Amino acid sequence: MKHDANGSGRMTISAVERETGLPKDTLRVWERRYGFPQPARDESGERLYTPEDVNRLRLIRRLLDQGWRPGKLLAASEAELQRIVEAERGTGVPVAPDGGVPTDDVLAAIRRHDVPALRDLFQRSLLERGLQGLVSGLVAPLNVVIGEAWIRGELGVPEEHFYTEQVQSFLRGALASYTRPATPPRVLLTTLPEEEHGLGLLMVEVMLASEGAQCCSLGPRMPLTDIRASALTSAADIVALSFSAAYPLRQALAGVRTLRESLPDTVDIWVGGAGAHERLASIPGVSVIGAIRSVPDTLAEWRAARLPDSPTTPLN
Amino acid sequence: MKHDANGSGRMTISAVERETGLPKDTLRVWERRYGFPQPARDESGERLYTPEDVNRLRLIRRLLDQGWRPGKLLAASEAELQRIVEAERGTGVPVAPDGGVPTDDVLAAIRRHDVPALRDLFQRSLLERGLQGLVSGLVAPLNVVIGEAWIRGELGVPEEHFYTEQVQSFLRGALASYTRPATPPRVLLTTLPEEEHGLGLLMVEVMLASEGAQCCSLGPRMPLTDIRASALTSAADIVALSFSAAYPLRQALAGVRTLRESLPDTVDIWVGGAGAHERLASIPGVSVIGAIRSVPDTLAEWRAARLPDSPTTPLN
DNA sequence: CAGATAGTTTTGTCCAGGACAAAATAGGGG
DNA sequence: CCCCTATTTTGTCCTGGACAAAACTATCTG
Repeated sequence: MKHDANGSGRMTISAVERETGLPKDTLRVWERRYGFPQPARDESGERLYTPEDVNRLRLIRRLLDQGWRPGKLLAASEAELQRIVEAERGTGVPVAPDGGVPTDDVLAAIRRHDVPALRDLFQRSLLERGLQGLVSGLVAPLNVVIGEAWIRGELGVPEEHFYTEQVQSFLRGALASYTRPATPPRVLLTTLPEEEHGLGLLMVEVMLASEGAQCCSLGPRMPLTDIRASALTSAADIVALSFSAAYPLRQALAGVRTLRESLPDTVDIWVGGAGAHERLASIPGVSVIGAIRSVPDTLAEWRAARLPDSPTTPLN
Repeated sequence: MKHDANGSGRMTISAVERETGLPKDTLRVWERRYGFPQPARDESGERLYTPEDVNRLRLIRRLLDQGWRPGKLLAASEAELQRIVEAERGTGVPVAPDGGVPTDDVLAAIRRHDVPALRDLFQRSLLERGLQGLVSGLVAPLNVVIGEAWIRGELGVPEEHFYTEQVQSFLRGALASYTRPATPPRVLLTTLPEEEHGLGLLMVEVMLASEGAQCCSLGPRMPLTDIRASALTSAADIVALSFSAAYPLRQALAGVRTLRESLPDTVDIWVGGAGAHERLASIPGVSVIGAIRSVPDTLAEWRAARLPDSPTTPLN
């Protein structure tokens, strides 16, 4: 029943679990096996982690998500960790800011928690490049840049959270002011039950809606049976799933296979996001979307194949 | 490293934790102390919970949030639990659907996972009653009705989730098509770090924006220091916090007090949601918003007190 | 040399059962 | 009736052992 950090900034194990996403059991077994982290103890023997411990754990957690092995990371010295961080730099899809709104301006606004400034920057990008340009030319690179800034410790968790909130709010708003022309295909968007991240989903929705597709987002964390039921009642042509890098490939494969089997062949499955591995494409009837920018092309292909009578929708 | 339900529908302890929100430690100690739940074991001695266990645990969890004590609930027989459920019915603020869009129609659409129908119903309510009417006359009662339907087992978790997603999407959209007149006060909206629920926040934002207030939502789960920093950089007049019924009063009091001390006296704090206990109002400079419908009045009072020169803004 | 297969190591999660502090309740004045 | 102090209830933490799933490595086969 103990809760947060006490006065001195030390944190209990459950606070660390909440902050880092690493289960208590894992934290304890790491301490036993690798000697890190090695928290102090309070009068009654309970672990007290320092903020530095937590920062390092967060970093380790993120590198873990990028495929590094725990043994390596937990045995690594501070210097070795830094070298690994350097090695990771620029690994994220290298989408250049290409002359539009500079990502640095956005970062600055995020650091100041400056909502109006942030919205202005989005608005500017929207006017200059259009909705699709905003998503693929600003939001997508920002996600990479912010992830990297975070790893270098230049941005905190609340800032990242704040950014996500603002983008989602802005995109949802833009989406709403779009009068939907209700053209095929009908697309159902969601994530599997253990995938929390909804931003990728929203980005895809924006790209599709801009092309006149009919989108239904169920939000994240949908059980397979519910995805199936929704796809049938809404007569969806495509089910689009999003996976973050942290999602285990094995589970993604299993989930998508099961879903594929439970849906009629007439329904396509599209998979996207950093965790959408190439191997998913080996399942028949499943397409992997490599980059957000390629969504319109993928859509055009679908239309060419399924709606051969009408001419291909021009890509603005 | 075991994950989900295996074929037979039995669930491991971590799956139950994810589904019910009850920590593993708690599940084990309940079993030891009260004899419920009493899961079967697999070959290697690991607990396997039945779907019935999980349903009951979910119910218990919700009754717990409403203030019942674990000892009572866990010792209760099935029949006794049902009696408690009956006693709870109608406890939620009794907001009548009062002739607008019937909540039953909405429930039906939710059961069918029918996105277009749901959006139509919202749209209808919006046209009939306006944005504020939609929020206080449809969404607020719906929250109560859906909670009760859930407790009676007439609605599943995915359906509830689905509903939340759709309302949020619709309200955000409506909000975006509102051209903001940028009138005082400036309001900062967020929740404390352990409060996940963002829907209440959005409802308040809609009510305020309709009255021309300038809103900045930081999204849920903001650390106190960040709330303070944001309030200062954005020169907020009011910080609005939302608490769900599950939030422990003690923690709410502590959090709000700390925040109160770290903010200048010129900044008001507003507290709302099912978990916003009357006692919070005893802190000077903190107002408790009892019902979502009273937001415009509270705002008018603020304006009358702080902007005495200009006449009171007419309510809708 | 790609790709399947079997063996090995790494790694996360589970268990038991004892301990204890925070929260809730009950009891007792003022 | 409200505030302060016992008592009970209740959630979380601890240790250290165990083990199965996942990841990696080596080997074999077409």
